[in-house]
Amino acid sequence: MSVITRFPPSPTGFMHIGNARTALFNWLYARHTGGKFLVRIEDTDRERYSEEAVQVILNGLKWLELDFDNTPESQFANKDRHIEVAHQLLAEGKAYKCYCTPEELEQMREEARAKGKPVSYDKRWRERTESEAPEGIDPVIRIKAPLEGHALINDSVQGEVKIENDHIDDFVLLRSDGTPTYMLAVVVDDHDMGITHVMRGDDHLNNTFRQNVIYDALGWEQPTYAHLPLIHGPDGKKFSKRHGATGLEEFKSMGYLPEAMRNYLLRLGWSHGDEEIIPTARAVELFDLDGINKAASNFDYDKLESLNAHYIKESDNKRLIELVIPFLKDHHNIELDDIARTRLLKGMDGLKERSKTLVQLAGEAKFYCAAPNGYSDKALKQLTPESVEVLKALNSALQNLDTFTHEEIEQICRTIAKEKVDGKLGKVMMPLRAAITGTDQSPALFEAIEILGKEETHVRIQKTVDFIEKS
RNA sequence: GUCCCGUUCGUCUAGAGGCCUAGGACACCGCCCUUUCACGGCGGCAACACGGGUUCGAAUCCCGUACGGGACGCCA
Repeated sequence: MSVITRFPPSPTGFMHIGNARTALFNWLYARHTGGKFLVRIEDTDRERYSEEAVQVILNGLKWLELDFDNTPESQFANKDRHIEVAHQLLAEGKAYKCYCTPEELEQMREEARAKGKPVSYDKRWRERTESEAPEGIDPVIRIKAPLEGHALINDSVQGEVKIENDHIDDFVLLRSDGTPTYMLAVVVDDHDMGITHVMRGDDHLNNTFRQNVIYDALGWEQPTYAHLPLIHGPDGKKFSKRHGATGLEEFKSMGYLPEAMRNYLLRLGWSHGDEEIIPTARAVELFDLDGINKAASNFDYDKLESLNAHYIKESDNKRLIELVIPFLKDHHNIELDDIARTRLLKGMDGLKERSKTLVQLAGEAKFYCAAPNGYSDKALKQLTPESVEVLKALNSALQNLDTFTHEEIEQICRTIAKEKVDGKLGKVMMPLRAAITGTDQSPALFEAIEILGKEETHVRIQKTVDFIEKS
């Protein structure tokens, strides 16, 4: 039987990083086995539903480059089918009507808590008859969970998990307004879609016992389960806003590459020996359920960054330019023109060695796009009165070059260092760097200056000389 | 409170009873390279939660304790 996995997000308006990993694992397993990966939008909560929220999820998958094999299904659209199944169970005596009010249930829970008993519905309407029904209350339909014995799940990740049946409550199938609950909908949809493997966060492990009650009542075969450990924040607590980014969209805007994200997320909870760099093709080849860890893991931005640096280095220069454009605009208000694009293409080899994120890359790249509009504090320290002499000498020597190559530029710098500052090359390079980039850091300067060209170099040095002499 | 799950360097992890003096990666520290910052190269620091068993032998199997996480909705 061919594998069919699924990703069932609820449209909450953003895609949590843990959700992204769940999607990745489901996708990988489907691709590894040559099966299918389906998407189903869990949109039964109509109050929260919005078309944009659905789009956020789909955009997230698109950015991560996880393609799916169906047109995303709407759970809400299957409502009638869910209701039909609930009524079938009712007719077969496997479910019943419960006339408890929300207040009554709340009270029940409080009392149970106070007595130290399990906090769950006490099944008080399970054996009562229709004739006892109070006036004016619309009942919910609850399933009859088994009263005795125990239930087992053979989870592909968690192993064998056992629970006493009397800990499974008679949970609600249909609400009093007649709409299906998640618990019912998910089982019916998974069955109807032919899902063979349910891979999800292990916060659902308890729900699995309840869902299996439905499978059993219907005589349906249970899927294979794989409950993935959760991702925690760097401090081991629930991963939330205060840890920084939690939504996929935010990671994108922090300048992470989708392939780095995939590699990182994969290794968070899954491993294959000592392999760390696992590009997606390799992941598809290797991914299996056995390699999934049981323990929750803590998110580590440093490791993500190091992976990101790796994938930036591996990236094609033209692609990087396209990727960095929005960051140049957003962070530096730079629109890339043709001249800058050409320089960037030439300089990208030197640039991409140095950046861990696209945000950093934009910061490193901007001097190719526009003259610095000021000097950093550390650059300022280089712009001493005596450096004016160096810069002036450089400017005229550079102007006299016929061919403007980095070898010749280097020659000039070394000569001037000998003549003016005791052969200390740094004393030439640092002011020059400040003039060219406005900072005290840059890629290899001779190459950078060659790329910038004679004209632009002249303008920047002159501007800096004027600046020092004025101040 | 009840039930379920988990626990190897700071972090992600390797580890399937002897290959373990516990391996790799990130981070950190040091050295080298060097026109700066990075990159790169080399080296270093650093962990089997605790207590009992089982066994000739336990990071690995069993039990308990501690700690962490999850679930207990007419949310999904």
